[in-house]
Amino acid sequence: MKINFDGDLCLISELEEFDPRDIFTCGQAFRWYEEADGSFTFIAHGKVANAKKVGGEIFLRGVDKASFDEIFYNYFDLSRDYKLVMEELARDEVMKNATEYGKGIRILNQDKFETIISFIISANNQIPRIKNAIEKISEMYGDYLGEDENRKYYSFPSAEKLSLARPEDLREFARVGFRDVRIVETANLIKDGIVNIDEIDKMDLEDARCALQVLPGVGPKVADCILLFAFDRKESFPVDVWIKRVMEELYLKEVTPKSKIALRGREVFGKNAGFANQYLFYYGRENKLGK
DNA sequence: CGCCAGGTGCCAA
DNA sequence: TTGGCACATGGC
Repeated sequence: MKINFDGDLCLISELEEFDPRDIFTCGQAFRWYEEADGSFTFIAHGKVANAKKVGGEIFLRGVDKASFDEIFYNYFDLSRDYKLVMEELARDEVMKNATEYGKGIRILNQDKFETIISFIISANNQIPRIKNAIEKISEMYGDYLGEDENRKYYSFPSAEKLSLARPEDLREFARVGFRDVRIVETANLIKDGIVNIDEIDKMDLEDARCALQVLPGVGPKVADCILLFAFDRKESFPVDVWIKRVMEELYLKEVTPKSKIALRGREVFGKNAGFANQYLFYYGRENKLGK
């Protein structure tokens, strides 16, 4: 991997395992827009940037050396060797196909509070609608970050800000439905330190899952997503309808309850369970496996 | 119209 | 512990 800077343009080359399309459309993040030129504009940790891969080169606009060092190096998980992860996973035919299909995926290290709220909204919902709800919440309660010819950009609000939101407003304008009260109550519990994010960082996986499930709207699946996408717990294995379908069809060969699938996932893939999960989710959903 | 979508909360066996 | 049902919302 080679990295060069030219003002607010960051150019990364010799890194095969990085494709903005795979990274953003694989389901882990919601705050991104695919542009007409095939690039992806995204908002992360209070910054707006744009990623595009041309030939073998990755162009990151809006990323200067300071913000790269402070935010984006970690956000894109650039310290990790994804070639090695894929090699370790591709021991069987299924994972060989799944990693080949999603070879440009990296698991992002996202904002913790934003990820908690995002996945509370994801419950029994659809991805485009989840994106819209999060965008609207940012517009209503976040800070203005700037604009371009396409749209205006806002940061995701802090727990303090969101704790002051009215559930009726979340329902009426952000269309979050029955998740309205869960969102505000969760914001309050975090704001008041009843659920302490810094403490969760220090816990082992099982304790962390339990601690997160204190939050209303956070069950086993949402807790695992939060841990995987924002707490750097790459060994967690969220089980949603898609992973359930894929695991049943490709590995288990029989209908299996979700709780058992989560255990099997971590058993089979070990420390790489989270990566396996994301490759399988992307592969299964894009190819409509089991549907 | 009824069914379903990256589930969770609640209540009964 | 496990199994059922309701829960907003909107597209098909």
